[in-house]
Amino acid sequence: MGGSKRITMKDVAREAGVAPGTVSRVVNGIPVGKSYQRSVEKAIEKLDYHINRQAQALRSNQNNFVEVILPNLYNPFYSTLADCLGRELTRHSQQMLMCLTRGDPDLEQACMLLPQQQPVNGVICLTDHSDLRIPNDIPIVSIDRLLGPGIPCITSDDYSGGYLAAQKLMNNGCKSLAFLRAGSSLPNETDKRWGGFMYACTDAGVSFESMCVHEDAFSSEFEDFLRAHLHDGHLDFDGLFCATVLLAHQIRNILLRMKLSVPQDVQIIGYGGVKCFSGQEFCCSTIVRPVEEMAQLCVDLILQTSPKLFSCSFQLPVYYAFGGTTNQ
Amino acid sequence: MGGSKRITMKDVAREAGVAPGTVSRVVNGIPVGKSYQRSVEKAIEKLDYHINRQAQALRSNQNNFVEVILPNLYNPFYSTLADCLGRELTRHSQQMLMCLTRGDPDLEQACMLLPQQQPVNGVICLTDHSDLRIPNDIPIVSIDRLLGPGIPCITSDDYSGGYLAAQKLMNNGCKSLAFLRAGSSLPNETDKRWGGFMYACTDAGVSFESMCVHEDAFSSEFEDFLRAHLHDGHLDFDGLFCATVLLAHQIRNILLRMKLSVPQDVQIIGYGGVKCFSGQEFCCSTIVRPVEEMAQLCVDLILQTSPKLFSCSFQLPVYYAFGGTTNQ
DNA sequence: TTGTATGCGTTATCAT
DNA sequence: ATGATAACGCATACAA
Repeated sequence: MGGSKRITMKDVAREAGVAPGTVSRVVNGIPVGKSYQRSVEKAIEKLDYHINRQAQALRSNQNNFVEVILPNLYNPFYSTLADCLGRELTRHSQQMLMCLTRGDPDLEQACMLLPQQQPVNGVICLTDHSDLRIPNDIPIVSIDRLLGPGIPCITSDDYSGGYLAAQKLMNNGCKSLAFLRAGSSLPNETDKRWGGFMYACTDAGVSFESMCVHEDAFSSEFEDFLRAHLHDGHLDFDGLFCATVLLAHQIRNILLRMKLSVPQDVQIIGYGGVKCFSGQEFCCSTIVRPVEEMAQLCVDLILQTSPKLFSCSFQLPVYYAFGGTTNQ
Repeated sequence: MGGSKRITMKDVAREAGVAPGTVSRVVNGIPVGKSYQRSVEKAIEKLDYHINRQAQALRSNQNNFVEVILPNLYNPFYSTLADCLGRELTRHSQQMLMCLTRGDPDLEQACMLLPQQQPVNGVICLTDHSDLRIPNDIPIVSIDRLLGPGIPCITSDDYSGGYLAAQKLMNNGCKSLAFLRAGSSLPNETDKRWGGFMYACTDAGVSFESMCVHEDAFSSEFEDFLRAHLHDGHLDFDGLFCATVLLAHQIRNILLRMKLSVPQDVQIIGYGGVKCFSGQEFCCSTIVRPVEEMAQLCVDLILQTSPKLFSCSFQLPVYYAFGGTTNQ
């Protein structure tokens, strides 16, 4: 079944009574004699010919793939990012080669080295481990992680974001703050959020704590931490800044279980600004990262040939958005 | 910059003092003389040679791409699906060619016809429009949509899901139910959820209503509908079944704005079972679709050569899970 | 302007 | 078992 072999330019050429080269010209929009044009087009239609991009890519040494490396697609920040990248790549007639690493260093390395075998126009990546071998001679942009010198990193101004969060909480009347984060101990963007937060608190003379937990066994450790700070139904903190929206959401659930109400007893700000369920509303008050603009910049950098801007890194501005877990 | 041209088998062959064919054999694990083996391996290492999959695919007429067509990646059901598909494809050494259609019929058609130009091993798709031209001679599986005769459709047992939802609400004490949905009026899986729901209600003699709204201007219409059914702070319904978890989430917010408490005043069950924020917990009580198993089945069907099962469609079982918006 | 012929990097079919 | 060579489908330099 399905034995019909692929129609090639040769077939079209034979059908139209012209040379293969002429067919190629027609397909590629290169001017050709009026009558040739028509007979070739007719033959293409009759045979239902379609060009073979595999062969085209090999011969012309040009392809239309861009590799996107992400840890996963269930984290809403990653999936939002992937969605925006997909839209942007489509706008540029590029196919998105999606590689998920699950945070596995070996898989990350394999994905990063894929272009050595599979020609692509560039790599857009967000990896967890930073000691990766990087392929040469191919445009790479990294999101949120400093991969190495000469590799542009697109991120948001997370220091200001942390500062903004602390400021907002304090303006909302909070007197005792805490910063909560989960994740790798490798230096990354989250540190800056903490830095900006800490600076704002210190500057204003407001007391604060921080709590970091390893990826796994997530919420239980946070619950222990919070319960340890609960005295007579009253929490030591009245303002929490969570390193991600995901975490903010979990913390909120923990607080509800502890019979604390949000935002009356405790105000929460999450970081990231992704909307759960693609809804119109944010599901917690949040510092919003400009995901769309970040994706756009990534694609522009990868596809532009001019290496001018390619050596810089970029910090895009963030802003605060109300989402129900703060007074305003 | 970057002028170093690609290392090919020829280069390796020259370096090792053997014929290109021998290099190919070594690369492909075909037995070769001991000494040849070693010299070729040494040359490969020295030159840092990597095979060109583009050429390999052209020549051998085999590639390792699978196209995945989805409307977007911000809807958590789609992104969860994409995540599972990605994991499964990696397990089978396949690359995921991700195409997002935004529900645009033209883009959907273009994506569907991509394999005519870009050779792939198969297509896994979830499209919104059903009158699409389908490419021949290539494995296709559809998720949730009946694309046409002979094209296998992977879905979950949504009729039972609807039945289950109604039953659960009634068991929890609800006396007056409503089914809420948004989306296209094209016949699809959502109809079955409604069908099963209706059957269960009728069977038990419990009154019910249904409300369908077009994709856009979402929540406002639902809010109008619910407010029209609000009398003296009391809603006509005490149990709501929402066609998606996304919708359930929005409805919950509307109810909260109306000063109704969930699940005390109104119980809600959403459909789909995706977890917002990849958390361990469901964010509403829900009928869970076996996304992981669906993805696994899709990939297995696409990659298996035996056409035995390929003509069937599959309905995977669903189950209920508590998520806080019902009594239990 | 159009046809001819070569090569992209690989695999497979031949002889050797 | 290995080397030479053709072919996959296309693009292009060159000749006509």
